[in-house]
Amino acid sequence: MAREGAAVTADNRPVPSGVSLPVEKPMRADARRNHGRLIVAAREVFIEHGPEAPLDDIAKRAAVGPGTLYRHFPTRESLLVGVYQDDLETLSAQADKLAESLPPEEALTAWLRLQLDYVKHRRGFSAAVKAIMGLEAPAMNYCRNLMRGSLIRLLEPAKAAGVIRAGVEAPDVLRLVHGVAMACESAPDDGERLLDYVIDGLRPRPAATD
Amino acid sequence: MAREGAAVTADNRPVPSGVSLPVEKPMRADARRNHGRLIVAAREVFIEHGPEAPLDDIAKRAAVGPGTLYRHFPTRESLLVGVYQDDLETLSAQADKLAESLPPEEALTAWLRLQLDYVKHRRGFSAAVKAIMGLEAPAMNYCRNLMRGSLIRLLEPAKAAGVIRAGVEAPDVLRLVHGVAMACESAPDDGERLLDYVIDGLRPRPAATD
DNA sequence: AGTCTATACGGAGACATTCTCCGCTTAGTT
DNA sequence: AACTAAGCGGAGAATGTCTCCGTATAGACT
Repeated sequence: MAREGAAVTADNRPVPSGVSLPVEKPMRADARRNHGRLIVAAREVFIEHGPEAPLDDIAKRAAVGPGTLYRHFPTRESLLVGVYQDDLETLSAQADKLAESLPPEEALTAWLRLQLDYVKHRRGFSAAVKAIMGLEAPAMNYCRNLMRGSLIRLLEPAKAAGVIRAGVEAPDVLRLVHGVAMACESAPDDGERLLDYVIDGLRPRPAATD
Repeated sequence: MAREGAAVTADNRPVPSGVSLPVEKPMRADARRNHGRLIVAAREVFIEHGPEAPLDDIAKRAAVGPGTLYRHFPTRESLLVGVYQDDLETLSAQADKLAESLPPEEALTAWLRLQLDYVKHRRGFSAAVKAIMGLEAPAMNYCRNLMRGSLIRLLEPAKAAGVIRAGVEAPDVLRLVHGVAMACESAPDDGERLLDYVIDGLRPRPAATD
């Protein structure tokens, strides 16, 4: 679960830094507890039974009534995004750790590989989230910004070290990696090789071996 | 719709060349007609209302009863794959035309762009198909082989012309392109640029301008 | 053409899932 | 301790999925 932060939305989610939402009342303790439980339960059920799993099962696993589930997450989509968002906060935190502990190229590639892994272990989940995108726009924007921030902190050193060429933008890299990850869900072993192709395409000039 | 071929399966689909299935009885004329109608109707409905659209609506649009729909396509997945397969047959035919009418590099990139377009105009559809993959394995294998064959006919000349480096395998290229396409569904304008990055990663050695 | 039979059709209805509504409970405040 | 706004839960309506089986017809055979 996400840590308790200073600025949070009504859903008790950290507000993307730099964005100031009108401050809403904090949730009641039981509501916040249930919100957390639902995210946890939903993640488990989605991983076990895919993103189509019956929502009532999730309510049961979280030990709340269906009404409560639908109050917190009015649609299946919002629940998927809720889980996704929570996951990305973890992934983002890992980026910062890698940036501190590894040299630029290794840190970058390691993080991109983490994302491959993430998608791989949640078959169909990322595809489902991707298919939403349009709806749930604000939450997805938050996710994008989060990932973008993390990647930039890895990408800048990599550029400085001559691993990645200068013009490359973070959102493009994210999309490339997510694309590879989704395309390789069903052939996980090939992911690394494809990722190498992609990284090759982002290197400055000479580079690469055949 | 797919053309009428010599070797067909019970579903009236061309058998992948080189693969010999036990020849099954041909379908009755009305059954074949309904099969075709269902594919057409399903494509329209899926494009209009997404891959979650009610199946009964599709039956209605095809002017058949729900029973008939479920006889031809026992699950939503099988219907999605049916449409997908039919689409890919078109896409595959286009590859051959491009190979004849354009120089290697242009033919290859043009076809890859066609795929970008295909995915873009069917939001969520490709993601849904991808999420299936595991189930519906035989049909998906047919699709893979079809696309693989088409791409090889474009890739070999491109390799010979020094556009693509030697070790690159067709399935990898397909996955990369599908990945990019899915990742860019919601940002179609960026697709071309990302595709260029990917192609850059597949070029021989010196190449590319910054 | 007429007859026969395997194949396919269609839709009523059983079943499953989604989602809402509203009376009851409780956290947090005074 | 009492009050009130926020939140809970589950019954049940609405929607969608999928099956079963009586009816219709394509195609074969005469």
